[in-house]
Amino acid sequence: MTETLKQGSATAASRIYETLRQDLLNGRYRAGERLSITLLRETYEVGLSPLREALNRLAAYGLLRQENQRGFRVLELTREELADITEMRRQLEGMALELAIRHGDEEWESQLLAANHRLARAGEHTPVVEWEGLHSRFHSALVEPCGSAWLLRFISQLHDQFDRYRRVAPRAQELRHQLDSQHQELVDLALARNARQARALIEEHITLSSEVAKCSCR
Amino acid sequence: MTETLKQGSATAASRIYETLRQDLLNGRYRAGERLSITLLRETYEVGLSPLREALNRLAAYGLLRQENQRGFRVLELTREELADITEMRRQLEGMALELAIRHGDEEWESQLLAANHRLARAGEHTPVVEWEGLHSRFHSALVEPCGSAWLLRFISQLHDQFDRYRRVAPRAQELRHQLDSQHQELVDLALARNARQARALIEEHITLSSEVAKCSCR
DNA sequence: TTTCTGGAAATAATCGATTATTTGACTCAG
DNA sequence: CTGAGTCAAATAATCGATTATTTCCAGAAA
Repeated sequence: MTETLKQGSATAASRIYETLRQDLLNGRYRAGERLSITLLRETYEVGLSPLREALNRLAAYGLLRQENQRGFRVLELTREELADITEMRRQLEGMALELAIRHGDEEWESQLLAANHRLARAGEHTPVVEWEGLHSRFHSALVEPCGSAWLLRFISQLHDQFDRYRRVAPRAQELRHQLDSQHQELVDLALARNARQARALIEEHITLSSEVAKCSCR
Repeated sequence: MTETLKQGSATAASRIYETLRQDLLNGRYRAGERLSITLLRETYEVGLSPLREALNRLAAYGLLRQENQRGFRVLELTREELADITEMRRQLEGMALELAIRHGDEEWESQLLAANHRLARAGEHTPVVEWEGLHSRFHSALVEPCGSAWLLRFISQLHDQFDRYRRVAPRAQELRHQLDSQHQELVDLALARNARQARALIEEHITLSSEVAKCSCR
């Protein structure tokens, strides 16, 4: 009776999908590496069918490349693709932020302040994985009320792509601090409903993050 | 020996994925309908594993909705989502067309002229499925050299979404003709490298298509 | 009548075994 | 040596059967 506390009850395929996604974002597997299905089976102690279903989803999502009869590979990390992802993030998140500032209500303002506070409180001794979660949620909260489900979907997808680069890059303290202070400025501009400047700042923020991430390319 | 004439040799999962994708775009299944796996198996005469893999891909791509333990459903057709898709197409294809006009070379001009010619030649008695192919290829050709793989990916995805609405809508001859003539104008503006006007026209073109598609919503 | 409850039928998810394809080492002719 | 051809091992893809979950309906209780 206490078994299905988890809402909905996730399938094995969904669980392994989420685990694999996180592991891919965290750079557990080398760029370009071929993922051996047999090996993955043993590593995650999961059956063949749910594993293959998860891999198929990840490939459709763009975190893996599927070659017929030759299994699945981790995507490469290239300067060209990082530039593409960065520019797309600039455009789409800039657009979304402007819309969010136009449509966001008081509830949004509260959520945004809360997300920023939690992120700012997380200091040196916070586990990286936890910080990453707070960071993701902050950026989600920022654009959340833009009014377009597809825009949010694309932004999340690009965030995942971007994180593959960012998370394996060495942590540059100097830039790290600058990026952190930009989070605060973004909140201020958002609450002031200054769409123009907010858009300019988030574009700068993304470009700066991209500089940090660049060294992870081959 | 003459077996594998097909390039690369597609897997069963890839084949059924493509077939199902087309059938979904063509409205073979009702909006919101629950897809019975057992029934699909019989319909397409395919094994369970490749079928499930294809369904997982389609769900990740956004053409199906997956509910844990409750299988797969066709997405609904709603005015709100059509509006969202339309606005996203306007923004992204507008952006891509400007970039394509800036970067496209002579080869692009040729391809574009060819695609437009083939589309224009297709008349009343051309099979619908063939016309749809030419139409897709025309719009692809238009934005192809924009320089961003992710932008092209999102545009294709939105095209598929949009087609679910457009293809099940009744064929309005009046608007149909107007849309056709816009294809020619788009080519003219592209070849003249008139980015501003071309962008304006493609946005108008998308809005007009959306008007045609609106009556397919519940 | 309406609302539970139990359980059978339907169906989604998973497993174990089998088949098909690729990979890589080895052979041998040139 | 070199390169084409061959075969065995590795592994990806698929199948058939089993397990787990949901759905639906009959019957009991309120």
